[in-house]
Parts: sequence; C-alpha cells; structure tokens
Amino acid sequence: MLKKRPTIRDVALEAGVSAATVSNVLNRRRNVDAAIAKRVHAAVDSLGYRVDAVAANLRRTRARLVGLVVPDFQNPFFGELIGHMERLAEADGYRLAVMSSHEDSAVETARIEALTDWRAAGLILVPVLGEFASRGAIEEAGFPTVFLDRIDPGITCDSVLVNNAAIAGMALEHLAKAGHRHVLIAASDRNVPNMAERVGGALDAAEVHAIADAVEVLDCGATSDAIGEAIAARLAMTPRPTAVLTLFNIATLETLRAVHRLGLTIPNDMSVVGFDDYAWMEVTNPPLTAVSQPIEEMARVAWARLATRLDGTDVPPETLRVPCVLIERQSVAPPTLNTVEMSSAGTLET
Amino acid sequence: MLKKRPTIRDVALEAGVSAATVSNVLNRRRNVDAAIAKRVHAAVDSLGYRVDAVAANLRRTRARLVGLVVPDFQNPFFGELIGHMERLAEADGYRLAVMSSHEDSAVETARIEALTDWRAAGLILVPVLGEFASRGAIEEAGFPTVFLDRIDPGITCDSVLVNNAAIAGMALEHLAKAGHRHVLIAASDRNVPNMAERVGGALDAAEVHAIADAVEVLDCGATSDAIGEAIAARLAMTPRPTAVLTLFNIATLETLRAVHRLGLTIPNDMSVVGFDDYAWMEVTNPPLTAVSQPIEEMARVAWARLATRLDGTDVPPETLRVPCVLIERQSVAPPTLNTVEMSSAGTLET
DNA sequence: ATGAAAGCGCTAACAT
DNA sequence: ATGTTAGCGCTTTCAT
Repeated sequence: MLKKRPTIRDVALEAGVSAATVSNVLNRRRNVDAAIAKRVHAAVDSLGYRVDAVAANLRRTRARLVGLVVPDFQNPFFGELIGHMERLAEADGYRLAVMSSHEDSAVETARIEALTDWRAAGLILVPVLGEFASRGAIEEAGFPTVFLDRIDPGITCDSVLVNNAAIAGMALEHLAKAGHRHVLIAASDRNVPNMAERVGGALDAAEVHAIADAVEVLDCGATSDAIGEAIAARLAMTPRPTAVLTLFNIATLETLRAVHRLGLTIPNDMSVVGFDDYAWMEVTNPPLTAVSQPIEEMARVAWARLATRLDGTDVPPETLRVPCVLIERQSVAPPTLNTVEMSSAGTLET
Repeated sequence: MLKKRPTIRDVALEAGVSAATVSNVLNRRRNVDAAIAKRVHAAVDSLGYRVDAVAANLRRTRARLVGLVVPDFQNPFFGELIGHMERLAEADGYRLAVMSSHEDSAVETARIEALTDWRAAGLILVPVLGEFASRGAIEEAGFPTVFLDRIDPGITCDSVLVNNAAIAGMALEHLAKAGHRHVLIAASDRNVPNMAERVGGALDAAEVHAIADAVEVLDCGATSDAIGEAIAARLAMTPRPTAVLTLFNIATLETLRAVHRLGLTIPNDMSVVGFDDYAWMEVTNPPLTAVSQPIEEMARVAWARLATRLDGTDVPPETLRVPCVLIERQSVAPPTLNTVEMSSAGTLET
C-alpha cells in the first residue's frame, strides 16, 4: 500500500506553523526566523515532503519551466545542445521541457502552444528551416524567446548564432592556402539565412585569394539521396574540382560517399573540409578537417540571455555571435597529385 | 497589450452552458447533446480557448505526462529513440518529458523525483550503468515504469531489451564463417547485464564453431581513452587477432582509431564487426559491418507496454525481447592475407 | 443530459 | 515576522 504524498498542510502541522510559512521557507521569499525554518526543514525531511509542481505552478502565473524546441533529436549537435541546456536550466531552478519539431512548421507551432498550456516561462527555439510559421504562437505565448543556431530575417528577437560568414571564409582560405583554386562549395538552399551567410563568406574569401573565377557553388538539394546524387554527379564531370567545402553536415557525409563511389582517395585526389564536427570524423581514413561549432558556448550565451529576460530585465533584442573553429586534420592536401590524375591516380588507387 | 487567455468560464458563458459541460465536451467524458457540443466548439474556436494543462492536471490525480529518462542525449541511438517516443506518446494524448541522467545514478533519481512532482503518469527508463539506485524513487512515484535497452537483474519490472546473446552469436558466427579463428571480442564491464549476455552469446557461438580456444575477450575499460589504449595495446601484440568484434559502440570507434594508428587496413589486415549501427559507418573506408538495434521497434514495444499499464490493465511484468539485425558491409574478409602479414602487409600499406 | 458546488495543493494578498 | 484567507482554472462529485 502506498502512503499518500504529504501536503504542505501536513508539514505545517508537524512544524507547528502555517502553510504560508512553510511555503516561504521553501521558496525563500521572505525572512523567516531561523528556528522556525529549521523546524520546517525537519518536518519536510521527516515526512519526505516534496512540493507538488503542478499545484505550485497553478497559483504562480508562470511555471518554473522553460521549453527547448529543436528540429531533430537524432542530430548529435542538438543532442549535445540539449544536455548543456538541461544543466544550465537546472542550475537556475528551471525544468527544461525538450521537444522536437521534426523540422515541421506545424509541429513547431503545436509545441509552442503546448508550452503555453504548461505555462512555460520562456523558450529557446531552434526554428525549422524555411518559412517561419510560429510567430503568432510565440506572441500568444507571451513568454520571452531566444532563437538559437538559425535566424529568421523577419524577426527581431534575441538570437544566438555562429559566425557563419567568417568561418566559411576561413575554411575556404585554408583550401586556397593549400593551393586549391577549383573548389566546389556544397551548399543547400540559399534562402536559408545560415546558408546564405556561409556561401557569402566563402565567396568573399575566394575573391580575396583571387580564385573566385575557379570556385563553384553547388546547390545540392534537401534529401540525403538528392544531395548524394548532386555531389556525385558533379564530381564525375571534368574538369573535376580539386577540393570540396561542404557547408552543412549531410553534405559532408554524402561527399565522402560520392568520393568513395568514384574510387577517389582523400586527400590525394580530393581535399575535403566539412561543416560541423563529429567524433567519427577523427576515425575516418583520413581524419576529416572540419568546422566545429561551439555548442556549449552557444548554450551558455542563449541561456544567459533568456535568464535575464526571465528576471524581467528589459533590454533591446540582440543578435549574439559565437565563433566557430576550424579543426585541421588530414583531409586537405595540395592539389598537385590531382593535376596528373588522368595518368596515375587510377592505378594508385588499386 | 496581450489579451488574457480565456478560461473555461469564458467559453461556458459564450456557449451558454456550464463550465462542467465545456469540460465534458472537451474531454469526451460523458454524453453531451450534439447541438450543445457544437455550440461549445464554436465558442472554443471563436475565443481561441486552450485548456490550461497545469490547472487541468491539478484536479486530476495524474497528469497526462510521461517521462523518458535516457543516460545521454549525445548518443544518436537515444536521439532516435526520443523522436519515436515523442510521436507515440503524442498519438495517445500524452506529453513526453524527456530528461537525461548523464549516466549518473543521483541525477537519475532526481529526474524521477521531478517527474513525480509533476504528477507524471508513467515512465520509460533507460537506467544508468552500474548499481541501480532509483528503485526507491520509482516505488515512491507509484507510476508504472518500463525499463528500456538495459536491464537490472535485481528488478522484476516490464523491460524491453534486444536479443543480446543471439545477435552477438550471429556476429561471431559471421566472422567464423569468413574463416576467422583468432577473434578479439572487445567488451566492457561484464557486470553490465547487456555485456554479460553479449559476451556469453559470442562465446557460445565460438564453441559451436569450434574456435573457442582461439577467441579472446578483452575488457577494455570505461573511458574512451582507456578503451582506445587497451585495444591498441592488444592489437600491437603478436600473435595478432585477425578480427575484432566490438560489443559496444565506443569500442567500435576506438578500434578504428587503433587500427589506423597501427597502420593496418580493414579488411585486409583486420576484419571488424561493430555493435550499434550509425549513418557514418556507411561512409568509412571500407563501410563497416555492424549490428543494428531496432530502435523504432523497441520504442513501439515499450510504449505499448506502458500504455496498457496507463490504462490500468494489470498484467504480470514481462521482459520483452526485440531482435537486432547484422548489417553486412565491407569490413569483413577472410583472414588469408593476414597469415602472411609479416612478409607483405607492411609494404602493401604504403 | 446538464448544472451547481466543491476542492485539487499551493502561493499571493491581506491582516496582524 | 507570521498567520489567515482567497483563489489560481480546471475536473469531479453530487444534485437535478
């Protein structure tokens, strides 16, 4: 038989004080006599009392609950993000409600509404790609929202982003300095602001290094299959680029697949720089040079911003940028071998 | 200016009925006149009413909320699991509260207590490795719990697991049939039941294929570094195994790392079969043969079990097994090359 | 089939 | 500094 959970009244009775005092002791909201506080804590411990979150938050206007909506749980990038956020929220006494929009606007909106129904105090949102449909839901919700990782140009809101243009420029520069001219930039839809920034940054760097005429941008499409096809098709044509810079993570995977399928080797036949860094990239043959996004830092900055809003501080919305870093491994080499490819590379391979 | 959220009273007023009727219409709890129901729905729509989850669940004894506690958000295995669970829960009208124990008993217990505080109706738990400390919290909670993916021998509870012994046996058999005798089984702590089952299954299969004398089990330790060290050290010794079967995912990564470090090539010098299948394994050179766990199926089975408990059905606790499948790619070859390794493999490599 | 009233467990406003 | 009272918005019981 389960004994019923003790209520605040039970604690009050046991400690010989009023329920309000118990509440005040537990929430540290007003000064309480030390002796009384001690009695209350003793009663709490002896009864095994825990405050009922549902009841507590009914009386409060906002629950001590913050939502985090990501597009996709399977991406380890978001996995890591969630882990950090959970800790940050907890440290400030908030529970984190983690949800996935499955990269679908309608689901995203539904998630925000659910959060509203639960009286969430705030939201950290990685919006879905494409048209942003949840503006209305956010306004209805009335809680502060911080956009993370992706930005929507139509919204002026707190957001924390990565220095897309700069890091893409650095990645291209890395290739240029290794001697590459004909680099293929694997991009996705340029209407996505992140992508536009990355492509822009890479192209600007190409300009600076005087290889803009040789650099090529490929819009690979959206699904893995389409992306793989597009990349493989381009790499099968002559003249073949000597390097590829992928600007989003699926493209990196698909580039490797295409390179293998064509019987090319990295970095001799083809140099590769990826965007987004994963543990397995250390373990491919060769290990992959890639742009690493500072996930923990992004989480910290976003949480800090939301926390000030939760405290009621009213500051103007801001876009915060956090710097990526290029992790140099062994997938970039000078293109020399590649220029004599026709005569030797094929035999080298077997 | 934000207009306040409408309450059930506003809807009742608008529809010209009582609050109780509105509640009954929205929750379909008792028969309501069709005309009245229609009026209520009209009022709901026109006011944009949504039921307040906090208030609704205060009066209910249990919230329509189910917890999912996983050890780690970064593991894509759990990422995928979470995505499936979220959909399953939603389909049955439950919200899913996803939390991570960060592979820490104390955190796990705290998560379960938090779920209790929120009046969760049930829990799906992937328990932390090692001593199980949350038994008390689960009993206090009083909600049905389904264990997933990992099992604790001290608990008789619903659990859904993979056919560890059988699939590990099949993996070893795959190697044996390719001609391997000296296979290294990379295991972690055998006090972990999953690991004990896997090792046992592999060893039994070795027995069957009459190579038990040549098979070797290596307990690799817990941290990535230690695992990498242990594997690399063993592979550097002679006689070197001709194949390695990793029984947990970190070991797969670390085996690849070690193999590269030693200048060996897969599958010529060393065959590899991994446990757990990830997208990047298709893209390594060569693609990796690996055991794939049926994540979606596990999620479905676990949810189904929990759902029957949530409905109040009282059936005896059961351990449900879901079958893995061996994905054959190109990291397994006959060990022939390896037997003449001393004379030729080193030069082949360069 | 519907309405009126009670009350879930807590925190906030008011009183001392 | 503490107690008393009211009420958060809903679901449920009881009455009709």
